[in-house]
Amino acid sequence: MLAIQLLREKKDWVIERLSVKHFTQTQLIDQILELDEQRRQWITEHDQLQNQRNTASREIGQLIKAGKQPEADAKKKQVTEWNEAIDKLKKQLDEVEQQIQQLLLQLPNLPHESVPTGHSAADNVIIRQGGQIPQLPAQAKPHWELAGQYQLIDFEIGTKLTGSGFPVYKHQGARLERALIQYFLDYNVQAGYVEYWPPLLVNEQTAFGTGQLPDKEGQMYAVPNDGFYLIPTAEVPLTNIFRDTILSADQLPVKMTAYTPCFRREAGSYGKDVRGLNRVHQFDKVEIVQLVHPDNSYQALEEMVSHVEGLIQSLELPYRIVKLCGADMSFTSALTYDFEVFSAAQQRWLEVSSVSNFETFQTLRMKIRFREGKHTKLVHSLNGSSLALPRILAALLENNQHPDGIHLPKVLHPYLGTAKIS
RNA sequence: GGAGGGAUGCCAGAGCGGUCGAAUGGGACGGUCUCGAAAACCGUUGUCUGCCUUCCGGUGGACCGAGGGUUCGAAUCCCUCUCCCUCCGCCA
Repeated sequence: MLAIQLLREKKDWVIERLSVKHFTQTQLIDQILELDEQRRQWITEHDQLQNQRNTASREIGQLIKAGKQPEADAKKKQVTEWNEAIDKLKKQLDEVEQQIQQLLLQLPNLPHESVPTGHSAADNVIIRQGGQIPQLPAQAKPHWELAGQYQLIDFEIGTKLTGSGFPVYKHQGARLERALIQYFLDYNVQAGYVEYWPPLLVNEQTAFGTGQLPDKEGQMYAVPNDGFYLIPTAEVPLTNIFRDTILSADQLPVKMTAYTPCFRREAGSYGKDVRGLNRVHQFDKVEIVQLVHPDNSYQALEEMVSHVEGLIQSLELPYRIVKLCGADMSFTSALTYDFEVFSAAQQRWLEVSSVSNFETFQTLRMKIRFREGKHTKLVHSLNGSSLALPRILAALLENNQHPDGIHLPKVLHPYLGTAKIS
């Protein structure tokens, strides 16, 4: 959510920034400012009446003590009249505040100055590329075939148990999944992230805090009986840990990591996008989240990018880092880098991580602040995947297939107790 | 699931319906003292928000788990909800 103060003070600049995200409903801003004007006027009137009432009530107490009942009764009558006006103003205020809030929620986060406008994902900027794309023989198999051949994943049983997009990992497949989780977490903890294991169900307020609600309910699985949502990413519970918190400056940066399953409805997806592990409804992911001083957030973003890059490099996968253009960025992000690995049998790049700076867009909603001198300020929130497992697994299987089995990257050997799957 | 008890500031813990944003203690911070430190003493110690002000600040309003109600006036009385604790039952 954008701060209304920003709209008041830098309206033109805000509109210019929003245009990078192709957001053109700038009349919303005028509406907000108009309502805000009205709101502040009502607050002034309301508070003044309340001041009068507080004073009069005190005097009534004095009068009664002094035995001047008639005077007290007269004043009571007066206050009762004020009360009616106060109630009316309060109702109007509540309404206008709700309207403002509802409109504010429709404004996306402002993109960073460096974000190119672009028109589609094709205009994203490749920052750099690394690793070696393997030359596979013509008969190379996509990961879903390899998963079947080595009995690593059973997609059909998952469909039977739940529905499509809920793969069942087994044998070396289940072990590899566990090994990757363990390795990713160890890697993050070593870099100073504090490990968490949060709830997988969250309440409405938590889903609101990180921006899943309103509007994106359709992407989450819901448990309506209890008012809960299954988390689409560990970002949701992790960031909300500090909701309604004022941190001291020396607590920053807060660095958190967690493994969780992630649940996404992915309504509207189809075709080769959803084949095998390319897009599933339940998947495993290790996430990193940082809460930082606003002056340091872009430095933190770069640090997170190289952190994730190091992880992918250690897996010996060909990758590229992409800076998203305004047209492809999420509603909540100010700057996002996507990581893609090359899946050699499918011959396509798969997104395995998305690292973003949200600046104060989330923390304003969550009221995550820190103390600076006499004042409190909002911290900046950032997060990234390190990493999403299914596509990593897909690329590992496809890129490392050999006649004698799947050769695993060295870093995983100790976690699996073997160098290859056969 | 059943029966009780509770929710107050960074923490602990008071609070007859009328200057209570809130006693007291602890902690933290600043100062005095000291070569320095401890102790002692003094002081400071919330958030949100309207208006005024260039800043410092000034001046109103709101907030004692959340939401309603009673009243001229609610931290204090009533109702609903949420959460926590104790006991019983059930249970991975």
